[in-house]
Amino acid sequence: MARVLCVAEKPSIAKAVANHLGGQARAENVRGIQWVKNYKFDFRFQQWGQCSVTFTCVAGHIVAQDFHERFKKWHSCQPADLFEAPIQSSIAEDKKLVASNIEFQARNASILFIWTDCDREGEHIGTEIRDIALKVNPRMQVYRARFSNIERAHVVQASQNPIRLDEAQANAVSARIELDLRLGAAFTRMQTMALQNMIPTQGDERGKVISYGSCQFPTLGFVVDRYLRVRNFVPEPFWYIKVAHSKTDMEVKFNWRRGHLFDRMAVTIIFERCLLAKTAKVVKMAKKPTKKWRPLPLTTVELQKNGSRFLRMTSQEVMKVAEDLYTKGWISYPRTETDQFDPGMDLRALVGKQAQDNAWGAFAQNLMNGGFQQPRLGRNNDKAHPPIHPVNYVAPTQLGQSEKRVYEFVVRRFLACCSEDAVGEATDIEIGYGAEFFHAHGLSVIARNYLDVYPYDKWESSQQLPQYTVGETLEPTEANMHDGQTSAPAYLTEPELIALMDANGIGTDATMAEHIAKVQEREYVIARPKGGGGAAANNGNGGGRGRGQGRGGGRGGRGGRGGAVAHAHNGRGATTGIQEFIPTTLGIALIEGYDNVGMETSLSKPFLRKEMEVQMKAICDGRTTRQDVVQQNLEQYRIVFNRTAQHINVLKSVSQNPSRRVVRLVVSLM
DNA sequence: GCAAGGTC
Repeated sequence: MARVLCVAEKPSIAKAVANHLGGQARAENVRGIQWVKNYKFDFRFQQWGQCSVTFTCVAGHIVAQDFHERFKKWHSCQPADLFEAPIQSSIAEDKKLVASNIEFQARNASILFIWTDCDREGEHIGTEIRDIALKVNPRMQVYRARFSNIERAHVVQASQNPIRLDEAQANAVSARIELDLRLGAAFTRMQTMALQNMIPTQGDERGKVISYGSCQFPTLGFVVDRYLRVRNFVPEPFWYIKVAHSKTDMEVKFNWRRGHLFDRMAVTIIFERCLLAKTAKVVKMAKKPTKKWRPLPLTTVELQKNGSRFLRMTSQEVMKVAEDLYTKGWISYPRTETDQFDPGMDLRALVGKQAQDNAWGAFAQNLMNGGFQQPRLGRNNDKAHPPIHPVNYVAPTQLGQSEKRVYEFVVRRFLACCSEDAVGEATDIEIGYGAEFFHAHGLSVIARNYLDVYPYDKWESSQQLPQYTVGETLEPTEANMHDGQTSAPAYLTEPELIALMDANGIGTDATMAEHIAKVQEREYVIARPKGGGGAAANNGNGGGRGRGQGRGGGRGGRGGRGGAVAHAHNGRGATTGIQEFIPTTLGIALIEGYDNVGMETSLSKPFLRKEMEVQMKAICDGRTTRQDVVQQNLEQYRIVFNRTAQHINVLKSVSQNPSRRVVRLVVSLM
């Protein structure tokens, strides 16, 4: 009987697939690692006949890349040498036992069947597993499974149709790994060594690392960009006309179709013409059914954005909690880009499990009694994981404070997905007054439907509007000219930052929160409760503070969330709530510095990361090779590197005004 | 003392 060794990317997949294929597979412990089990069972594969199977797993990447020993120490070489210093692979320090488990199992098996996620990183992890296995058993045949979820039928189908590892995808990842390592290390050492002795430190602490990374820099760039737009904002005055009319004890406020104009004289003239007309005429009176769509199935990015918005947690905290809930078996895998449920999934069964809850149980029961709707299909499918959804019921009282909020959100979102859109009736009235048009809009909510279980969406009936008929003439009870001025944008909030990163391909669903935390740890950015004035960004290094900082308190009342200041605290005492990000002097200096290097694509801009994404796709499609991409990028970055390094040396001698030293130094001459 | 990506 042939022996088959199956290896998944993570414990949950190994467990699920092993149980589908092997019934209740026997789980053997692995010495030293609690979370890895070797599942043993017999299984009949179409292609290999009856086999004895061992199903185990890794936990993400197991091989780490680093520079050769001689280049590891910061002062062992010039930072520029890292562009071509030899790189060596080794088993990551914390994965030694995982690797030796695979080696041990591989010795006795003739077939290696890889079950890593079907995405690029999964393909690379597959090659890592293969290399380890072949080293101890070179005669093994290597296959991989193609699967996109862990439903039984799908998994069985995948087990009977093994394919080969896709070297091109693995090579694309390998290019990314090499570039991120070389560029990250080279720029980080160069920047740090050139700049850190200019930044005052407290006591005898060693200066902080001033890191560069292909994700952290664009992340910082977004924060700085918004900050500069706030700082450079100049309000512009505008004028507009408001009209009101009372009918049957209801006052209707009409808004000008033109919104507002920036020319006072023009508005005055237009307004006078309206007054001359004396009466207005109803030109449109329409009532039509309208809907508010239920939300799409939940992705990681959506979870993080909503976490900041409604759960008063940072994206990092949300992810941490979601992972705990996943490990405990309450929710599905929390890292997914998929916003469509596989049609084969038994969603009703999952809804049914929620019927016992005190708060949303009745709603779930209602869905079971006929209200159930198949969720909308979003446009994304990572072919590896379903949308985030509850897999089991747990009473909220069994959970910690944060866990409770995240679980509740996941459940309510899921139930909302499975129910009906909210239904309402919209009323639109338009009047002609002089040569101008004014309109009023009303909404009356007829059936709340999903809104009953999803309080995070707001959709309220507006004030009742009276009945008009087209052609009816009326005399406005009020017609006035008003003025106002444009207001500055607000500083970037976390949900906005996540949305920007997502749209520009900066980081992945699993890492975006880390990048946001990283730029704060590096003291490039500080976070503070939105709307809270006072605490201006301090660069934490004793340097000066940027102009225009600390004016956040003056702009209250904008948008609907102005009052959402932090009020909750988590267990560790950190303030939570909607936060806004402000760059420190150092953060601004770095971005402006690189913007001034004069390259068409600054390191701070997201285009480079996007470009790398495009090139990785090209490797996957066979249009280019790993070598070409790496070489071409290194050449391109080397130019930026040399230029930056030269200018940093020049500017060391130009320090003048100590209070604004850091900014001047980096900005003016880089 | 460096990166970003997986995952525990």
